[in-house]
Amino acid sequence: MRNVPISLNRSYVPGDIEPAAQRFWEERQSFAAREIPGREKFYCLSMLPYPSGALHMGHVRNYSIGDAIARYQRMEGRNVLQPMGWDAFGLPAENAAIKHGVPPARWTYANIEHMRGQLKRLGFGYDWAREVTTCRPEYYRWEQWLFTRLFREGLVYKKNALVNWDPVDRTVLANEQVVEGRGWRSGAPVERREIPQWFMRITAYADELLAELDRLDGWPESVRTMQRNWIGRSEGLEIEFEVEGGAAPLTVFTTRPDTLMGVTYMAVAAEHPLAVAAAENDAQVAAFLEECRRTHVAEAALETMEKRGLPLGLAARHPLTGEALPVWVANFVVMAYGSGAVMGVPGHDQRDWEFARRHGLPVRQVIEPAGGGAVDLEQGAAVVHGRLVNSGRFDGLSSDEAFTALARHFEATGRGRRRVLYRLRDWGVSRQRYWGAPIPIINCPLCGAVPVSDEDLPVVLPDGGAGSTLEHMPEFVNVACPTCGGAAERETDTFDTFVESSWYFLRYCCADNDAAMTDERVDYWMPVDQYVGGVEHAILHLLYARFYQKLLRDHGLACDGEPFARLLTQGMVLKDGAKMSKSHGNTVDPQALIERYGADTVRVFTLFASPPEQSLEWSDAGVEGAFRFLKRLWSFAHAQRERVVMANAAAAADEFTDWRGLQASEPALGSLVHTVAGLVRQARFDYERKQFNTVISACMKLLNLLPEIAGPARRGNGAAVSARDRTTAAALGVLLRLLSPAAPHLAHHLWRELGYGEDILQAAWPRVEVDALALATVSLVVQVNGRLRGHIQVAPDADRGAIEQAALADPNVRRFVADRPVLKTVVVPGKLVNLVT
RNA sequence: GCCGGGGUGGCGGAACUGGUAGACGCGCCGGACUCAAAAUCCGGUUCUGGCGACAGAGUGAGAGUUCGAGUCUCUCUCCCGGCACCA
Repeated sequence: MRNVPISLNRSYVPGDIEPAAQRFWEERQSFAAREIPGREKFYCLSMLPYPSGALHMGHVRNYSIGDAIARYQRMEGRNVLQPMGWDAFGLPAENAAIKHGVPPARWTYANIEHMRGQLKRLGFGYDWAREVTTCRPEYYRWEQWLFTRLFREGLVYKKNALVNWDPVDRTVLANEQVVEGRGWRSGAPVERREIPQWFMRITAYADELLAELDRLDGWPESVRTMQRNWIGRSEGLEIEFEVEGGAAPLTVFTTRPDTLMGVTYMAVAAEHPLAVAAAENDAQVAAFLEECRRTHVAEAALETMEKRGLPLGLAARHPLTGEALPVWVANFVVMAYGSGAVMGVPGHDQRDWEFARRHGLPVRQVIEPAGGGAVDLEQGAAVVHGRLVNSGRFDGLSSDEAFTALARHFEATGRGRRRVLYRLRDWGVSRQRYWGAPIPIINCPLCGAVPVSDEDLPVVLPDGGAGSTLEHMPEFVNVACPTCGGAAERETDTFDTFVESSWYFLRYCCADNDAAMTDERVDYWMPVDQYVGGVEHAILHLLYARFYQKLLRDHGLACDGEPFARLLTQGMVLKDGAKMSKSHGNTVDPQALIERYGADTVRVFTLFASPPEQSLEWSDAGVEGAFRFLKRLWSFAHAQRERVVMANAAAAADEFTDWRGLQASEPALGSLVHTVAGLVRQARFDYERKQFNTVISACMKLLNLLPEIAGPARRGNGAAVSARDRTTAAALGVLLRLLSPAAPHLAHHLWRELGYGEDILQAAWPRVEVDALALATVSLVVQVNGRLRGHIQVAPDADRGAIEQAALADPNVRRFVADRPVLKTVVVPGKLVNLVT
């Protein structure tokens, strides 16, 4: 039964018991998940790591949380799937290749080997048979396959686009990868370049992605808000303004058509055709456009960028009054949003107001606040909804009424229409990098872009060394066109790595299927019941993954609905107040900790130090504390080993038995069991709400209680198993189970050694007998006028009068009541009584 | 500026639907064991007063609702995170 002989007072050596427990799980395939129809499933997913070389504490925290949830759910009887994989494409592999002269593939696979070993050493219960490695052709072939379908459907397209160019990483970045005007990895100021790019039409799903956020009540509000803001839906009107001199009408989008009568100028972006045309005859304008192009990125992040601009010498006609409005080019107008032109309403838009003041344009009030009240347009714009004034026939309408009236007016005249605009842009997925999944397109001079046919998939990434680029591999590039057979060239861009991580959770359900992207097993496992990962993915990854779920659904490859039912975003790991990172030089190596204290201690500490969503302040002393706790449990278990083994042999004593008898014969022990029952309840409640710090706390309290339950050492080997022996065994059995999701190795070892059973993984969550919560007497707090003045013991069913009498019998209570009459008595059953005088 | 979250001992953090504020751990103080130290064990530890039972104050600030507020309402303040010329 045991691999290692155990002496009674052997000390706690995690380095012995942890690998033994891991071998046990591996031999039994304890975490292999099977689809069992009819049985309630639980899909517990942690964000897959990038194989950077070694685990860091952030990984350890993430996966300790995930594993605690998975193991708890298993105890609750659910059929648990907890997989793991590798987000294996990406820039660092190429950088490492250049730095160390190792091919990206070899570097990546070596890292995976090492990190997989680390995960196993931490004892996480993953189904390794489902492991997914995104840089393998077996994996990325399916995203290539899907891409060719999306291409035919028009859901992906290529266009010349101004892109964010990272001059250090020499690649295009998605908007999401630009942080404050700098590349998210390199930190270099981003430049703008025009390059042909592949895009995925995520905007086609914008409405659905937005609407479903409202129903994602298992997600943190903050993440939902971030996604809402990112999608940025605006309802408004598109209105055409005639331009004098025969140019095409100037179209603007506004969410405030009710302020239309307050328009005093028009403004267009520097890239707008009107501005570009004007620049041809106006050197000053040309210089301004050039300046905008140069400064756009560098200064965009500046909080107080001046509202600058120049008149273009053009006039637009107000669509209602025919008034001539000067057209300006302005640096605050963004070409990429709406039509790149805005109507200037300085009376009711702060930005327009600043521009108007600077350039001496008129400011006009056309809205008055609903409740009346003065408006001082000298101080700034009145950004309010209210009632229209100075607006001719619209005077007196509310802002909402005016919106509707103007929408009807323009729709009738054909000079405008209702429109919904999104901040969200289509997703640029092209990357000019070697270490990524090739985009499965062949560019033919005659046929244009042609998708690679199914039988030629996958387009395998050719072997490459340091500094490889696909462009410079003729054997990869030169290919016959699938349509005409003529000479053609492969696309040499690779996918953004966010493409791989957008559907890996579906692939885990059916990782062994080499005939299809997914199969019916996704219907069994999806959606993910609990997703755990860093909040830094609140927008990027989590939005793309939701998008992919819908894409796959529309191809019959996934079920309807959201991919992640519940989301837990774990907080950062800090040390000395700063995020633990290489750049701060404040990292703690998990490997060293595991070697010194064992996996259980590291796991218990990370769960105990703070609630999962909050940041975790690293503390070496705290780790020591966790280790001490496990050592104390170890030595208690061994001190009591003999009687516990006997009790367990006599009866399956993993539950409290004969509770009523115990309460009658040994009331003190009965009361302790009552406390244990309370801790079980608390721990369950806290596991459910994922507050693991208090779960660990409950386990510590239980351990502190155990010596009292066990009482003095058992005497005489021949003595029969006593009620106290049974109770000790039961209480320890409860503790082992409560703790097992956090410290699975120690729990596993003691469970077997003390004769509870073969495998604690088969044990169910401890049941709390309702009876065990009933006590002979209950303790009540006595307050006088809401202030604590004493404690009383009463029968659980004592009535108001008896309670009041008992309260007044307390000398301290009487002292504060003095001779005043009790006007009111508030009784909270089982808790307190408050005497109001 | 807008949106989201938060402010509780020396520290990390508890307090489930309003009901004993500070659980549990760390640290610190005292004691036991030891020639001594480490480890371990026992006791104490919000502040103020008191030998003590106990009393007073106390959850960022101020008001309010309530028999009773860390928890609910309003005003303010500070911190963290996200977004930001988005029309």
